[in-house]
Amino acid sequence: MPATDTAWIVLGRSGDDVVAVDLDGTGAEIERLSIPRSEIVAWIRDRERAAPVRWVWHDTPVWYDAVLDAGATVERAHDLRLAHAILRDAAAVRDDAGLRTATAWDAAAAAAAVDDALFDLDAPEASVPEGVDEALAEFARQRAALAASERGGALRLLIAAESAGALLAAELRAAGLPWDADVHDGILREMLGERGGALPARIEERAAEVRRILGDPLASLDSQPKLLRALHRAGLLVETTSRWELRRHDHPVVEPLIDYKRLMRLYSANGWAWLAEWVRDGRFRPVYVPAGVVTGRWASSGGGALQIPRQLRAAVRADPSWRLIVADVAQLEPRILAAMAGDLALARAAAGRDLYEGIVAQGTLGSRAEAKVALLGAMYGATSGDGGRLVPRLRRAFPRAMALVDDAARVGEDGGVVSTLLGRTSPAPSGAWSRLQADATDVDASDSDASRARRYARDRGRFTRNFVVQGTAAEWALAWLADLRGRLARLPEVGEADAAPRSGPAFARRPHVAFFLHDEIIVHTPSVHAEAAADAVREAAASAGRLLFGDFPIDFPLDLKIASSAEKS
DNA sequence: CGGCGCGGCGCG
DNA sequence: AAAGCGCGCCGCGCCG
Repeated sequence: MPATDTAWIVLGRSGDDVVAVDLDGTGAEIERLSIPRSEIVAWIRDRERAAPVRWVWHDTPVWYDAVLDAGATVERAHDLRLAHAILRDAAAVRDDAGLRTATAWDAAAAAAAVDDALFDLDAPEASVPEGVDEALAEFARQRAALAASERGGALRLLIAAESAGALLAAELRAAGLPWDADVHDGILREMLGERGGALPARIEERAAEVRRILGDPLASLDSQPKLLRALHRAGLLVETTSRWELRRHDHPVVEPLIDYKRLMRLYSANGWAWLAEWVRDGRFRPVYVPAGVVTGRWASSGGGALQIPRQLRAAVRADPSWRLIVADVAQLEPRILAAMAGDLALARAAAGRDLYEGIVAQGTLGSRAEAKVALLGAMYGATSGDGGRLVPRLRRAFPRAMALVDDAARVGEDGGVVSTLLGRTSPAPSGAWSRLQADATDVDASDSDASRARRYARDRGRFTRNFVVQGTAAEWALAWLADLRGRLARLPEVGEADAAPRSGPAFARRPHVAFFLHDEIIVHTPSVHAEAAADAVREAAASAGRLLFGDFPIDFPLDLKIASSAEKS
């Protein structure tokens, strides 16, 4: 009978078996069990069912995918690899515990290595250690580092949220995003025309039109250098072939060429080949990579999960007798900035639904469009254009918020590191960057050395300026997801008649998150629970705001709809 | 032939 | 051709 005071169970391999070590809240070992690998999934399921604990493992998908396949879920985890990456870089961690010298834990995602190893035998990627003794040692180092840190509380929160995100990323893949291949096919046919020749009919037509106008029946439209030369021969003296530059010219080839590029992009990135490769049994199952971005945002690998064009949103369709909750946060990053900086004036502008209109209402800027480019310019470090021109107005109106991003930029330019609200820290500058800066101060440095160094310094300043905001926004989003996961899991299951079996056994009968993209989520839910699920989405957003910012007066209003399709209205 | 950098463009 | 952050994927064209 397991001890009731188990706080964590550390899992790891030992020979052919798995060893599970119960630890109490102080980290002391309570008991140790050896379990054959063939029984580990059932064992995890039974332990979780008896009393949820926090599962400590080297890499979430390696352990959790099999649990999900078996129809079970777990509530909480501690992902050693993700936690290591946070603590290794954290400015608030002193390395008394030897965390930074445990370099085996710096390896790339083990799950990716598992996938690749099947096909790529000569290049097995390094993976983090799987053994139980290594897991116990790393977990001890991490707890010691947290205990010694003055920001241990915030970092614990961040690691818990990051680990919950890792659970969710695995769950998103297991559940899949409901995707109607017929709707997708219909959109492709309508936009691209019938498939027949080498390219769909509409693309062929547009290409022919471009070549006719250029007077060049063999012009290559897909090779940038060749297209550029063809445009020059036809008298269109552009420097690039980008849509942005083309649009500024008044030439008959511009409209059909831009249209050709638009259609070709849809065809090559999300056409029938994508559909055949990525949509199976009515589900799109992308690979999410939690913390794949240095700021803590998620990345994706394969399927372009984070780049699905809005044109295809209509293909995201709920199963029969199910609904989608589609929700995104209005102006997440400026709200995050206001709250982090404790800027009451910006918070006041954010009090309505539309922060940009709030800035206009305060008289700071003249139009919503101006307010938007100015604020984006402040967060991205614009120096010219409308953004750069308008940022000084914001500095006068919102000095605290602007000081926060300006300070972050200055620290970055000087080669320092910056941290998010919960303590995720930006990477240190590369050796090459530091050498460049050092060389530029030499007495014999040339003007061009100096100006190049300044340019690189500014580049890094824009990165750290944005890091604090983007990274803290990612923390808010993780908190939102983690809280929502818990709330949805407590909603009742539906009967067999209303199940959505393609979602996989763990999710076929209850509301679950089906998509996540920085500040937006889609929940797939039985219709009978749609209102309750929508409430959970809203309550989780409010809860995330309180968790990060306490009672600071900022809210995170959602654009939320309950519908059969994810199409933007 | 595969690997890689680049231009271009989709997303936030 | 972005100005102004963070990504992934495509096709091309060069390289070894």
